[in-house]
Amino acid sequence: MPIEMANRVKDSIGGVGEFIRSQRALARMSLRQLADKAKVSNPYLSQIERGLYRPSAEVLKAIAEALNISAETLYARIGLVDPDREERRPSVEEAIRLDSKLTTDQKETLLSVYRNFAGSS
Amino acid sequence: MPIEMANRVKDSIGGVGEFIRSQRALARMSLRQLADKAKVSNPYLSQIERGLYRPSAEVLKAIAEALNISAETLYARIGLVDPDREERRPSVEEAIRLDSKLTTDQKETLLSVYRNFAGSS
DNA sequence: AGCAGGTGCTTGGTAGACTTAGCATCGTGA
DNA sequence: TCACGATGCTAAGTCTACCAAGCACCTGCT
Repeated sequence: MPIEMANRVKDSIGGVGEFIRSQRALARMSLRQLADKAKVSNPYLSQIERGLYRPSAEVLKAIAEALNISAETLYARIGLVDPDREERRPSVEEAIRLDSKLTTDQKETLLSVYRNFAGSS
Repeated sequence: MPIEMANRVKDSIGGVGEFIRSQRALARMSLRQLADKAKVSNPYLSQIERGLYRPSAEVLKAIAEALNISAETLYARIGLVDPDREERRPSVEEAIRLDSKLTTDQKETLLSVYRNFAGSS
């Protein structure tokens, strides 16, 4: 494990590790208990808590469930979910693309009309 | 990671890929365009779309942003967010009504076309 | 003393996420 | 005809998330 890398990573994700460790302490679980419950190895969990590695979202989710906290809380800590997503306005393009009642051709037609109306984007 | 979980996820890998590919087609972007915008290499995006690899949540988020769709949509696809917490789908009608780039007449036209499409299928 | 079992940490290795370089094919223009 | 640029894909390598085995330390029990 390269040291300069560890420092760079630590800056960005150290917060998650400390947070997990504090939550684990509050839940009065040992490292091994939490690791088993979250189905990760205990050395790996140790490394995560010390900020040496950046866990995948799946591992984060498993840890969150083992700790009985919401996965979104952890996601937010590493910027996986937008903090300002509640005030995000629905995009017409996205809404059209996701609509299950439209065929692909109909989507293309609507999108083309919409782009024509809206101008650029 | 637990085996049955891995399989469940693996089954849906292809689904994300196909979904991304179809969304890219609707957005009329080439593989390279989307790859550049999402800051991943184009061969890797190609492999994701063909279901060869399971992209990390960060890559998924970058792709979602490049496609102007919400990251939660993709997360839900691979089971990263709980199904009961699943966001409600953006409504085309609402999105059109809220769009600030359209005039009232244009909105009415679009809505009329949309209702015609959605109703008859 | 000496074991038994708990704590967290180190080491060494594997698999797969991700990259750079480059190939094959197509359409378009000179 | 011969580039040319754009398309998606293959090959081969690097990096790192993650695991199994085992170490060092502590506390309690006999």
